[in-house]
Amino acid sequence: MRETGNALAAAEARRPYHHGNLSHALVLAGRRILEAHGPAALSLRAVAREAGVSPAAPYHHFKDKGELLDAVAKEGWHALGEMISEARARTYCPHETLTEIGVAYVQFARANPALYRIMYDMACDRENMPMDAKSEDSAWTHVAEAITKAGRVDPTDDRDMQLAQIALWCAAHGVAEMAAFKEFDALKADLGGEEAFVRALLSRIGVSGLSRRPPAH
Amino acid sequence: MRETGNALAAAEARRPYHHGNLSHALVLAGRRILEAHGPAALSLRAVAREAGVSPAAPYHHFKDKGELLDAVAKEGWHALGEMISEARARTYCPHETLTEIGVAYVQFARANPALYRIMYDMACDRENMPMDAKSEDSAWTHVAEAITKAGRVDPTDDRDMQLAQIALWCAAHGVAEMAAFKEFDALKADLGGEEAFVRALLSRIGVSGLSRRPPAH
DNA sequence: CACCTATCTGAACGTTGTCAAGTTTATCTT
DNA sequence: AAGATAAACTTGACAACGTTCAGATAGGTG
Repeated sequence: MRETGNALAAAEARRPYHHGNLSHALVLAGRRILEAHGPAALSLRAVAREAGVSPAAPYHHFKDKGELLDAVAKEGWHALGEMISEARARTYCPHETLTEIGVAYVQFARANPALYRIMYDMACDRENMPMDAKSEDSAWTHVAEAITKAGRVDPTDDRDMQLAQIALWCAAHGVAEMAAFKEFDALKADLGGEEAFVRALLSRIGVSGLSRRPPAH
Repeated sequence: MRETGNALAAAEARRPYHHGNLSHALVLAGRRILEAHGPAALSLRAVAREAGVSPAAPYHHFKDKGELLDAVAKEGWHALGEMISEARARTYCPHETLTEIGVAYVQFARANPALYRIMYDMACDRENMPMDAKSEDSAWTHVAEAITKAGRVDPTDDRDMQLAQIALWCAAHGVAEMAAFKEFDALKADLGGEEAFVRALLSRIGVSGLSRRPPAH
């Protein structure tokens, strides 16, 4: 029963007793299960099975199932951060940058729906922000920078900047989750595909202008 | 073991063998558990226990645990619809109407976080829209009406109207879930409470102007 | 070498979703 | 009113889950 010749698990399969780097292997196994069988199949035991290890083994690396999922989620946020970093690097006009960051965010969420769900669930339960705001290369920092470059936000007004950042995040998150509804398939097709749908929504929300102060109204 | 003198369940406790209206009682029990102990505690067995019946009883009314949760979620969407309906009734300026609908949406989600989570999870998995678009008094219809009254959307252009509706929904959903992050507690306090935070975000996203066509940019 | 500690296994407990078979009640027919 | 049929509910069972704990195994240090 130890000879799980699983092709996907081949990379970290041959191990005698001590694994070497089980905690990382478990995170990878978790992602694999998530992609292949969805969030419902992501049990502690399944992850251990996929990693070729007994159900109790993970407890030497994670206090909880929750802590394991946290690690999976953290990896996800990191990957999303890289995606956003690339998107930012591709564009120079600040107007476009915000939109492209939004598109990248949504595309990641749509490409890995189960992972994104876990990422969000974990982020809600904890109190530390998913995207590390301290790291220089974090997505959060990129967004702040893009907003500043887009003008209309006083970079010395922290509160205003934070609101602009959060507003952008709201929009991206909202669009990402709406895009998951099958209900809108017809509309997507009508617009020429999902990316067009996403862009239409982001544009309508006015992502490129989110840094603008709202009118006194 | 049948004499569950649970105070919460008192309303539908005294029943000999046939319950009378178990399916509804189960939905109520589900909501009660959700409010009292969060989504993690919402097991089929716990719901049955709370309703004072055996673990197998629900299967005569729902095919699945999923179908039971679906029913709980449906009730939630209905309650949210009423909330929105009231919010719309309170305001007359179309500009304000959209904002107030958004605020009502977010407030509902924040007041019943566990329920809202279930509502959304269920909506993602199924393909029918949570808010019944056909019903005359549905939230969806109210939003469409408010958007039309706010102008800037050609009411004969279905595609445009749908995008505006979805964009508004994106914003409300995004703000509702962002407001759940403890991370922003300081900012909320700084702004004078959560409602102010929510309004600031909705305003920054420009909810009142969401019906506007995006500039050619 | 022996020891120590980190790592992994095996077996177990309580809980969950689900089902098949049996029991109780309501309703319908005659 | 009596008996038949169907609906509602219970009991008992199963596999899978999260978690724990005593024991087996291996790598590193003296």
